[in-house]
Amino acid sequence: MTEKKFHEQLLHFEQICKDAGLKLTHQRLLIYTELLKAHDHPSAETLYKRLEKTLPTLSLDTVYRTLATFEKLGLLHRLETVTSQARYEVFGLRHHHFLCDVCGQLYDFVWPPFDTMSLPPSLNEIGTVDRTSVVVHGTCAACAAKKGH
Amino acid sequence: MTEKKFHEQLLHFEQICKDAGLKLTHQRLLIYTELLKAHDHPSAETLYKRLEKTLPTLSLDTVYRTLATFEKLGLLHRLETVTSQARYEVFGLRHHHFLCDVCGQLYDFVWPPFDTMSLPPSLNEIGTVDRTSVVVHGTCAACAAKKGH
DNA sequence: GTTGATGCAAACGATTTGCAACTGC
DNA sequence: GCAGTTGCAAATCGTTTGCATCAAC
Repeated sequence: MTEKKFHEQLLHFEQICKDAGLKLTHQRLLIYTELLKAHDHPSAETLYKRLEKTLPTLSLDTVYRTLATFEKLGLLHRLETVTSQARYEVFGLRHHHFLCDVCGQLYDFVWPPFDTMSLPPSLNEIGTVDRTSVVVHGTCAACAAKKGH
Repeated sequence: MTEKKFHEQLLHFEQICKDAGLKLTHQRLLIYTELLKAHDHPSAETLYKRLEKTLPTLSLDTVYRTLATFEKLGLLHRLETVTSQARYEVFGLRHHHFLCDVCGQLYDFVWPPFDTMSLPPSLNEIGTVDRTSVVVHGTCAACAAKKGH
């Protein structure tokens, strides 16, 4: 992400908070900027460990609480995984996820043909759709290489 | 499922266990047959509550352990959800899931056009694919109706 | 100054584990 | 009889909550 784009996102964030009547705390800003920089779908705990270095008084519960707040604001997603820890990512380019069943690593991939597909009409009877996500399960190249040895 | 199909599945199950060197215990049989009958993606706890009536000495840990065993054998899937409890389903017709963000209810739907689609070539660099699943998020008709009041 | 946000510790719920008793083969 | 399986209880892990203090507005 360019420096300019980054700054734009931050301004957008501040506006969202103001509109929602939320205080712009040091912690929230820190967590949001870290998420903008992170490209590895960190878990709450991972985020906490990273930010601890910058702000030693930060607590893990605040990270959890802040992530929940951000999710309500529609700033990020909690990703569905089968592993125990939930992972988070801010909205960005439309993409999907490859989840390695061996190491749990999440990879992004784009799939424009899917994105332009229309959902089956049978869904109309079930309910209204907010978003769709594709999760591909398999073994990542790194784990396959390890197994090969 | 027809009575005949049901019986076939059971025989298949017994064969799988035998091949894997697993004992055919009362509990395993009970859990497997319940899963065959269940069409609502029960969680381990839900399953336990249902089976408790038939087999009062059954313990919840056995359900967890058995489900884990079955998953390793490739008899069932643990579904990815954002809710805390994992849900299980035995393999059957190829289908996808609609997850209501309000009540957490899971609905199945089929989407043949998706099933015949080829995955993006970029996935080849990431790893080898075992299976793909589509999760559609939204609000189910029942919850939408409730909100309307 | 007020109100909402944080940090701490304690609670919680889902899942896993160690171990002794038991049961299918 | 033996190895694998169960049931029980206790432990673990991720996440949430109550409450007093603190910081943003």
